[in-house]
Amino acid sequence: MNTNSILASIRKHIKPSAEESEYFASILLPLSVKQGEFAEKSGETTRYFIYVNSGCLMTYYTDKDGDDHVIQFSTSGWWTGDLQSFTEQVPATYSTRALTDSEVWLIPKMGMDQLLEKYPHFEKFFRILFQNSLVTHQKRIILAGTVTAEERYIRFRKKYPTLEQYVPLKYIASYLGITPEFLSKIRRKISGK
Amino acid sequence: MNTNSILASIRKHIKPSAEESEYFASILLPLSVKQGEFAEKSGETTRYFIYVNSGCLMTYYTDKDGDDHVIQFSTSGWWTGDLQSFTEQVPATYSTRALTDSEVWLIPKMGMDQLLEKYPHFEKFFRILFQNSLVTHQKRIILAGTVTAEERYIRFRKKYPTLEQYVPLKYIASYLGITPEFLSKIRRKISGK
DNA sequence: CTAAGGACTTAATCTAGTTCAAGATAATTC
DNA sequence: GAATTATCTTGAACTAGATTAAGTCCTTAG
Repeated sequence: MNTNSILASIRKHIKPSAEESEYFASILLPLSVKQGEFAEKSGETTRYFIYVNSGCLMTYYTDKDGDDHVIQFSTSGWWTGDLQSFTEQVPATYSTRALTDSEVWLIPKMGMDQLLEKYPHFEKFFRILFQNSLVTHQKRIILAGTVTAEERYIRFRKKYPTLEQYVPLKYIASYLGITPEFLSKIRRKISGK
Repeated sequence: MNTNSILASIRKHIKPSAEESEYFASILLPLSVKQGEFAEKSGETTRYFIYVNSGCLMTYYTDKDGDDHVIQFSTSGWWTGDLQSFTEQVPATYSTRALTDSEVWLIPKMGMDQLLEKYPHFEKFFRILFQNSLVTHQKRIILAGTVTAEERYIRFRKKYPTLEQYVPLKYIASYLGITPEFLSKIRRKISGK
């Protein structure tokens, strides 16, 4: 695994110097996560912020009844992890698990702090990253309250056309905020059209 | 209206120099918004990022049937506005309107760009602002899918105890993702307990 | 090859929350 | 201060989606 992808992702928003890029690369830890394995577990304090180099992971919340609620699927080029746990160093409420064999870069909490202190240029990158993510999250809140589950599923498929091929439907149902049974109904209805 | 509140809000996360503070204050525009008036309208391109100095505003989305969906209530100390419209300079999808007579500070888009270029120190402030907001939004998505409307209302009242006194219930219902009629039922049920 | 578990579907029943329609209360306006 | 308009409540009928339970189809392991 090389740093091409993650550095390219950064260069979309800022132009780091050679020195900055080199330092940034030096704090990264590579990790291979096999299908079904955890990149991070709820209850444990998150030590890393995660960049997905290849593969696919999901971040989810497990409620008191043991039911999982998917917050995000992260494919190549996405960042993920439990942001609150990472920044405040409190036990994580979310878990992140690989849906396919995946390769990720880890940014350790301490490395991140030192990076931002030494090269504040990266503040801009993360400002833009979080800002864009915030816009996406606002849209999702609106969507959940304005359109039906069927419509949400149709839009999901349009937005992530390949995901359905390797993500179990029950997790897609969870992401959409419905039960697998109801997703099944929707799929039958749509295919019969 | 003076800049004490907004500067204090910034000092919670960064320590700007006297020069930086002064420059920051110089780009701010004060605005008084009377109850019912708009700070910004959907369809128009947002020119300002908004800091609430006093009063209360709500940011909402109006769907194709003309129904409003409240995204956020913003009281003193909060930032608001249509972030996507502001950063990409595209027509806003959200509107922001005053629920009580309010005083806000406006940061013009151009002033913000120049501020961040001239004093990148502020990147850190907005990075933290967006990062925290992101955590809040993630929690809201989870909450919408895991607990009942009644539970959401109870938590809302606990989190914003004063809001109910001056925000019409129909907007609180919208924020909670339910109809005013159903909120009415919930309230009767709770008060009867 | 067979057993066992996970993923997906189907169908019946149920419920949280919506819709519609009518009244009751308050707030504004003239 | 009566009239108008908006907000809130109530109740009956309805529906999107949940729950429960059974059955099918795959994998994977022994």
